[in-house]
Amino acid sequence: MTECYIRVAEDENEEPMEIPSEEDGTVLLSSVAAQFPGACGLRYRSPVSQCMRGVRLVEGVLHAPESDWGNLVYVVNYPKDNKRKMDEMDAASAVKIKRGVQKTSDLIVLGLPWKTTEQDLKDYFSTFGEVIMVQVKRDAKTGNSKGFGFVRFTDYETQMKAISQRHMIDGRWCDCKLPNSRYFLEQAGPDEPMRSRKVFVGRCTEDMSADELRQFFMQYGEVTDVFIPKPFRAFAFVTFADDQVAQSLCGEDLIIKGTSVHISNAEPKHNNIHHLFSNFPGRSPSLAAMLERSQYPFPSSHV
DNA sequence: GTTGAGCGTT
Repeated sequence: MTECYIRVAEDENEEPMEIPSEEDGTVLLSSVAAQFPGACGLRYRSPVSQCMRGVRLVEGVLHAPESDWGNLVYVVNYPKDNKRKMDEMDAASAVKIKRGVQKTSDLIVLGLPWKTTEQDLKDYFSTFGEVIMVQVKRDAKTGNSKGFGFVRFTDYETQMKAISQRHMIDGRWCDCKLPNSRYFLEQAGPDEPMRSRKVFVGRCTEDMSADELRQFFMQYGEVTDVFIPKPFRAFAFVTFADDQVAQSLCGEDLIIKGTSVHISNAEPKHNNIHHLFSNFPGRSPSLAAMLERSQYPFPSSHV
């Protein structure tokens, strides 16, 4: 019933680490995850039965087996025993790094409890590594969570780890996945469509000025033009002096003023192919490749 | 004031 430390280890034979309990004697799963990223629970060997027993977990709160935690060593549970798989994951990511494909991207987080806030997400995912962006998608009117969000890590290894396992967040299992907008990036088609110097910047916010966009995109190469449609429509066009710079950014999610924007090829003004596929479900690669270049709404005056 | 597979208000 009092504040104390309980002994926790990854394995019964490993050196335990002391994790603080709360004032009421419970231990927060987040406290465990702070030291053991990805942890989803605890177990211990019962002195009576000599069997492993699970520790009661309710809404992210771990409850002592008896009146107190005693002197037992508690062992960390991981989802689906992903502990070993991680080694293979590391090897896989090492290969990718050699190929130079270790760029991070936004991850969609599915299945969030309605109550989960961006701070909660930040706190949880920070146990995996540095987090540079979190979002909880909400209904514009009510402000209610839609039950999903996004997270962006600094490091690719952190991202891979987050993707490779399930996540217990505020009492629900959640999944981290590459969002569909990334799917198209893999399709570096053999017939390169166009070597445009202009890119489409989707998901802009209203507080992004043309000047700020120019300042931001300068880091990639000389910017020759920035166009923001008026009235505000959540996208912009940025033109570079070098087409290779523009192409290298296509498919990327970049973070400007804390918001994740999506870069894709700018379509010629007269293009209206999106009208033909407005009900696109997002499965066919070839269709997808076409739509990736025209998935964003254009003003009707362009039609 | 509800919900539980999904894909980022324009």
